[in-house]
Amino acid sequence: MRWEEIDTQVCSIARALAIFGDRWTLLIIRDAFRKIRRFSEFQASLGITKHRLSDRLVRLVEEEVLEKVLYDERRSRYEYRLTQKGLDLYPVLMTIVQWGDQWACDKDGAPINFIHENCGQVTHPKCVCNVCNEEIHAKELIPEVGSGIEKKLERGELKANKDLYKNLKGGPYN
Amino acid sequence: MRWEEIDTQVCSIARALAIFGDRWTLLIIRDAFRKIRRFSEFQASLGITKHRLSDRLVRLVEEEVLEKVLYDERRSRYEYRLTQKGLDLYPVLMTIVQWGDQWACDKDGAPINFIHENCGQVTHPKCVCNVCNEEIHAKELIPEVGSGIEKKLERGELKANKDLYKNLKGGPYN
DNA sequence: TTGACAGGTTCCACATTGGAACCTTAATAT
DNA sequence: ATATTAAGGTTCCAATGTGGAACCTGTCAA
Repeated sequence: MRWEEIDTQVCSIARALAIFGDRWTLLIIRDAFRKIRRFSEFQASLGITKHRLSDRLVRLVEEEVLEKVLYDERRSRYEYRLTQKGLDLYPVLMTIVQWGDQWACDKDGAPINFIHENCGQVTHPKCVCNVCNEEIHAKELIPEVGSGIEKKLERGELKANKDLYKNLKGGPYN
Repeated sequence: MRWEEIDTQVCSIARALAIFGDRWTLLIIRDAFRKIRRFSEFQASLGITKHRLSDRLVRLVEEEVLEKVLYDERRSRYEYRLTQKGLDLYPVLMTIVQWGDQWACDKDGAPINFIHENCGQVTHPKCVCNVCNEEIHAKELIPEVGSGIEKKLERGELKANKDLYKNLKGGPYN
């Protein structure tokens, strides 16, 4: 399978990675959260070539993760800003930061600390269940077929991997 | 800058992505969480070529995200299993699932639902502050220079982007 | 002895990337 | 009026990465 086809998988991870799962894209989004907005700022911050950057920005605008906002009418200059879809990637970036701080750090410690505006403390975000508010660790979630797979099974799609999808319960994903 | 050099950035996101930020790696890790463990199982599940898969598995073992475990002594066959470092990627995958369910889904809905063992309910994990337990949204975290940057500044490293690093407060990352 | 199976490696054509040079438009400096 | 600079690109080429197919190796089972 070629990379362009991975978003045909009935899997939210595969579909998400089809949008931001390549070499530079998530770093561009990181910079967007740092208030970097202009072509030349992205280029200076990332050290990416103009050509690559141009590509990636066009794709992120197409995917509606970024939007172009006019900031100089006479010269028709645009900034790139996060849309709601882009802003919603914040938890993804913050969980990556947490992991990187713990596992991909030199002995000097975390490069950056984050103060939570709400409580004023240095925070280490964690992942909790929205029902019982307990922290979620690996292997504590049991996957079951959701409507996204069920409806396709009913309509007779997904023949190829039918077993794989039906067999989810108590199996894969945990 | 070439991709191999990105982990020289003093940034946990860049360093983390240097490990799992390429095309197939995070999907391999996804499958490892689904209890996929053997070379041929990964290959069947992903549709990746053997050569690529071999590459990636070697690198993930080098990075200690996966470890090889002997399961057939006579034929010296090994399985690939998540280490603690790998298991700790669970929140990263789950936040990606959440985002994908919301923004990269067709009209059939989420492919998979997750039941939280602890409470028995379908869960939508969220990212909360470990101090005040409030949910964290974009722009609610204020970055400040951490020891990982501070110590390098004291030792006179980081000359190139000194301003960028010093200027964090109230600026970048939110 | 033949074949199958797991887990690879080798080879090649093709796609993606990084780096440098060039282009376009408007603004500014001389 | 002319030259220079800046932003935001595009074009080209060499080097690197990738997908597909074929091949290899060491069991095992019939």
